[in-house]
Amino acid sequence: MSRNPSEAVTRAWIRLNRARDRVLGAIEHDLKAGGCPPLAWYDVLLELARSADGRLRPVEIEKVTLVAQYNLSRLLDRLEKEGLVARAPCEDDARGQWVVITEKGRATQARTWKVYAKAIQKHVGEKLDDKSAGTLAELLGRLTG
Amino acid sequence: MSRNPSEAVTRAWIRLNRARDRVLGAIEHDLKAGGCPPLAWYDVLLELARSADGRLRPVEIEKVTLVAQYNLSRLLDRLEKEGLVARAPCEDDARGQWVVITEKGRATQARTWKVYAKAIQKHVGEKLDDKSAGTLAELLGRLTG
DNA sequence: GTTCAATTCATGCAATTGCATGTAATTAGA
DNA sequence: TCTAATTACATGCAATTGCATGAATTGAAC
Repeated sequence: MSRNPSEAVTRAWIRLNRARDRVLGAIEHDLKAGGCPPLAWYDVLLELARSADGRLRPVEIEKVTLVAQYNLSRLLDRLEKEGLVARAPCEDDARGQWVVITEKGRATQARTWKVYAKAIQKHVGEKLDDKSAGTLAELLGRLTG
Repeated sequence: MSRNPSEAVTRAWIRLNRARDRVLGAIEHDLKAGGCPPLAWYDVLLELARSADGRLRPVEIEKVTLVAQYNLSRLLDRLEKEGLVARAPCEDDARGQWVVITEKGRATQARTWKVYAKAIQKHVGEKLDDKSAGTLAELLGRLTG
């Protein structure tokens, strides 16, 4: 028989939702205003850009981005359609495939980061000093661990 | 010319997203397993249940829940269809309407809370003591303020 | 008291998501 | 090694969301 959550725990959860919704909304707004693709696109491009050979298996992208398999499949369709990634056959495993970032994809990632970075600073950095941000990150880390 | 965000700030933002996604996913999963409606339904029912006369204007619900107007309009359609709320004309303002919670709506809210509370405790409370939860809530509060 | 802007809510349509399922290939087990 | 379970990815379909816009009031300026 599990206990009910304390008032403090409940409030933390409520605020986690609120904060995320508000900040994400503001950041997505800034991205759109800057002519950038949505964050979900950026997340995939970033993972690809910093991978060893600029390529990853969909199943690897899934794990880091937390996008559901069926959503990722179609997200990759869109990225491919825009020429930001290409799909290539996977030698090791014929079930799988490589998702390769293109030059255009790298350029988009880099350009988006400029806008994204400013937005993060504006909506998070200006409201928390580094020490507080560190504490926040540590506490949030305990939730995912 | 705005600065770039610090490493600490960026990490806090990344973890805010991750933590929220993971915890929300886990909680929604538990709600579904318990035969409860999704959180968006619960949020509306809760606001109605604790309002003065068990009724609110859609525009008021919008402000507290952060649901977009066009989404709320259709969310209310679904709640109404399930008999959890009813719509009534608004005397003061002929443009508006009252959204009134029904008995079934109150019962659903109460039943959902039992499952929801356990899920919050499991996915948040068991990972943070009250002091940490308080700190977390305070830090998150700075982001929305 | 007219007129024009702002507010409240609804809705058509396209895009995205969730769910269930399908296909193909790999791995594990008897 | 043959079979069954698992893994990787795609897709049809229904539900939800985002966006643009519409319709009806209300409020404000003059």
